[in-house]
Amino acid sequence: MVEAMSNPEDIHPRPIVSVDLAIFALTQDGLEVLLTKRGAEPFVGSWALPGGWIHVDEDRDLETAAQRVLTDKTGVATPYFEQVGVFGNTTRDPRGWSLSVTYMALITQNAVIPTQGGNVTDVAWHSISDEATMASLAFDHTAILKAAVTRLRNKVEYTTLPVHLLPEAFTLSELQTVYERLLGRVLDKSAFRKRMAEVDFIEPLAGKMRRGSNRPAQLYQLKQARSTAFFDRTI
Amino acid sequence: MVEAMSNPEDIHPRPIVSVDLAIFALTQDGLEVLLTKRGAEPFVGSWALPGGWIHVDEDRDLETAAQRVLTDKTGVATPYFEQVGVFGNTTRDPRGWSLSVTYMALITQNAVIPTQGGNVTDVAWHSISDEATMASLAFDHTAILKAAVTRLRNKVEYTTLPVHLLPEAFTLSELQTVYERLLGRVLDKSAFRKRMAEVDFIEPLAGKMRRGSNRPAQLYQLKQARSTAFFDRTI
DNA sequence: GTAATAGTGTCTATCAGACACTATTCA
DNA sequence: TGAATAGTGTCTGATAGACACTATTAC
Repeated sequence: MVEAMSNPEDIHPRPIVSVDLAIFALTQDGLEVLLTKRGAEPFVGSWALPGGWIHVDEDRDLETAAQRVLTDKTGVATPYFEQVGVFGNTTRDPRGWSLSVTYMALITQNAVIPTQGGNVTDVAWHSISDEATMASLAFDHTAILKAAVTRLRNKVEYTTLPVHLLPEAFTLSELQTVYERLLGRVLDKSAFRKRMAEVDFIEPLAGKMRRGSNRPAQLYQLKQARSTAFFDRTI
Repeated sequence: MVEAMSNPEDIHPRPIVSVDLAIFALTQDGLEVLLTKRGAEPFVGSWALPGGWIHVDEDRDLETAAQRVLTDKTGVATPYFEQVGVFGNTTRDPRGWSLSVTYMALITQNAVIPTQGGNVTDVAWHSISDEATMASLAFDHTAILKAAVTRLRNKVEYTTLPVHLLPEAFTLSELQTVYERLLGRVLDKSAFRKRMAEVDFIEPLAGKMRRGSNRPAQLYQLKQARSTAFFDRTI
């Protein structure tokens, strides 16, 4: 059944393919996602995950396409990046059989300079607990975003992924706070530090300390950029 | 940047999209994958993951397309099914920018009736430890298959996924053997049964026993079809 | 000194892993 | 009876989680 013709597109019309991004950041108010307001049909005026077409002549691969969309929208170049999955059916886009390759990205919110452009009339952060907005996204982005949030929430339990929501240098207390915010429960300091030490993924920045009106705290950084370690137990 | 034109395909040529399958089964010789021998360019004569185009007019969604390919190739209708990911770049297919949506399926080998057809000259099971074949697959299927095997191997550690490699009715000893084969190490019977009891995913078939020249064993079945439970610790 | 947060030490109830034991069939 | 596999019980060393303690700064 594979490639029956030398010119397959004559026989099998190709689906529309877009790359969409769930860009997450953590603020005082909790987990937020970057959305764009659509300025063209379909779904004009609706909020949507930032996305774009694959530029066949320009993008080397899917990751490159996703990176391009991310940089266009946020000005950020190299955050944590992970494929969430593909969503495709005949009804999600009124223009025809379409397919969304979705990535999620984790960034430090203050590193972002949201930029408008193209057929987007607004770019803004939205709390993922903003039910009204989350339920009314364009296309099937409500379901896609839900899948991305679920993936993120699950990974918090057994990976070091949340570290990517912090800036390059951070303290262990700050890291613990990130986990607590995402999990919605407090963690024991001693146990948390033991768990982080087990998987050897961060290193102290010699001599660098976070100072305040109390004992200074050691600053840490990721050992290798973009690596994610797994705990052998849930946190 | 999204949907700049009402007729986007004029501006952005669409990539080729195929759905490919890594169909796994477990035999005496270990884990095997079903491959098809290509009967047309490109990669004529090479072994490849079974796959096909999306039939825009026929397939409701990606899952349907994958199911169609699976049924065409194996005659099997509803095994375990999971999306592995999308692989796309400009070089993997000499015909142009292409994209493979890959699923993995777990089945009982003796349930399969491999069927040829289309531009496929042979369909056969291959051991995933057959390095020579695994390294010489068509397109980037070597890398794709590797990703699927890694996913499967990882999931064995913390999920009930291996149950799908067994027929509908099975004993706990048979299930343990499946885990042992996939993990490549022996497991303690008592600990294994405790772990399986924790996550409540199988149920005894009242009165049904596997008989041999020894004490009969209770037969079990999955509680809900297609569900996968997660252990909170690795096995 | 106090307040505040960083960072470490200890103790205990729990439980995973190792292992042994009992159970039930066939021959 | 013995062989073979099913299925359960027990014991112990390791450790997760709870909690308390010490450390170091600003003021």
